[in-house]
Amino acid sequence: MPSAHTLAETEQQVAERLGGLPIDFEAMAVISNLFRAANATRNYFERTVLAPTDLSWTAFVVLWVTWIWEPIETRQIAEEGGFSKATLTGVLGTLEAKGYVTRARSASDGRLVIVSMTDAGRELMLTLFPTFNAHEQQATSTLDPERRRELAEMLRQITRLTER
Amino acid sequence: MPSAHTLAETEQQVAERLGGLPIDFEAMAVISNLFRAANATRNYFERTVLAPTDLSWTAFVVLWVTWIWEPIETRQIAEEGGFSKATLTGVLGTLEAKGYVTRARSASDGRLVIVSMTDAGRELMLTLFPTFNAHEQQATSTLDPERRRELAEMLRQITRLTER
DNA sequence: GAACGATTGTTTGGATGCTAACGAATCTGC
DNA sequence: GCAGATTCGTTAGCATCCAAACAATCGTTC
Repeated sequence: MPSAHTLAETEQQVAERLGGLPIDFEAMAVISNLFRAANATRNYFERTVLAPTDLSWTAFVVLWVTWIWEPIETRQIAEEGGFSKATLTGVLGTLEAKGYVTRARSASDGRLVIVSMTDAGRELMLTLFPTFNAHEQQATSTLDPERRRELAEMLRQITRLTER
Repeated sequence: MPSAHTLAETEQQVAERLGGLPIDFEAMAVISNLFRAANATRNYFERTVLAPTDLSWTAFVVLWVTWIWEPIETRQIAEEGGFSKATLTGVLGTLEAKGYVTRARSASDGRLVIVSMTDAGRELMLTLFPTFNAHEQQATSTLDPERRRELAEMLRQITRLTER
């Protein structure tokens, strides 16, 4: 996560500290910039798109997944969104209290909880998502469509290699 | 952050929900995969490299930045690592208690705190970082060095566009 | 059809990280 | 010189998220 120093300076320092041990600097740069980009992007969306709303980042992701796939089981939301079941329980509670989603027990399997959007929730996403996408476009505006596809594919490969 | 469904399925659903509004799907795929890759990678490092140690993710980053640039001012650590000053105060406290770093007031400016590594801290990083880098290599192993450079550069561009 | 294991959502307790307010030290303009 | 503004690290309060334990439900096996 270097920021104040240049890449070359950091590499120089690392090499010095390790006294000649071989280091893969390209791999180091990828991982370090991966986290920097993800953090910067999340902060960017939080202050541009989410700040005017009453949604946290996680709440927005839950809402987005639900909006696309409703009616949807909670376990699927957790998997698609990439957070734990425990986290989801809390977020769904606040989203339900705010009137954006509803919970209902499955008729065929009493363990499952099915989540659906309310009209208010759909209305919110209908205005929120185009804004969100416009900022996604802004965040990747230095890359042409072909480069964007390449970038998405390379990120997908990293996910595949690191997911358990 | 889709995962259980294919990209095409997700795009199909989004288009349906929006009823014809134009969406930049390439940008959407980039951002969504950016977060998925970052989360998967962080989890990967936490369970492979960090689990055997007594370090949290943030603690490791702080230790890494300090190791490279010591003696270093706390405000620089916060900036390089990308977290708040308040977070750093707590992490530095635990790292100091564990004997990996030391804090000292600056002689020339009484407001500043200077952080240095202890021998134990240096010893730890000398064994930990090569392991860390080996896993960085593993996480990017499907990309040749030239593609890794391209990937790092594209991520850097996103960071530049989204940082305030 | 009864008992056992597996699966699901929730609760609990703890860890983490941030914003805002604060005290101490330094800098600036006069 | 010195009063006010600025900068620094710390503290306090709050929100978020997770792993582990738990209760309810389902599937299976005998």
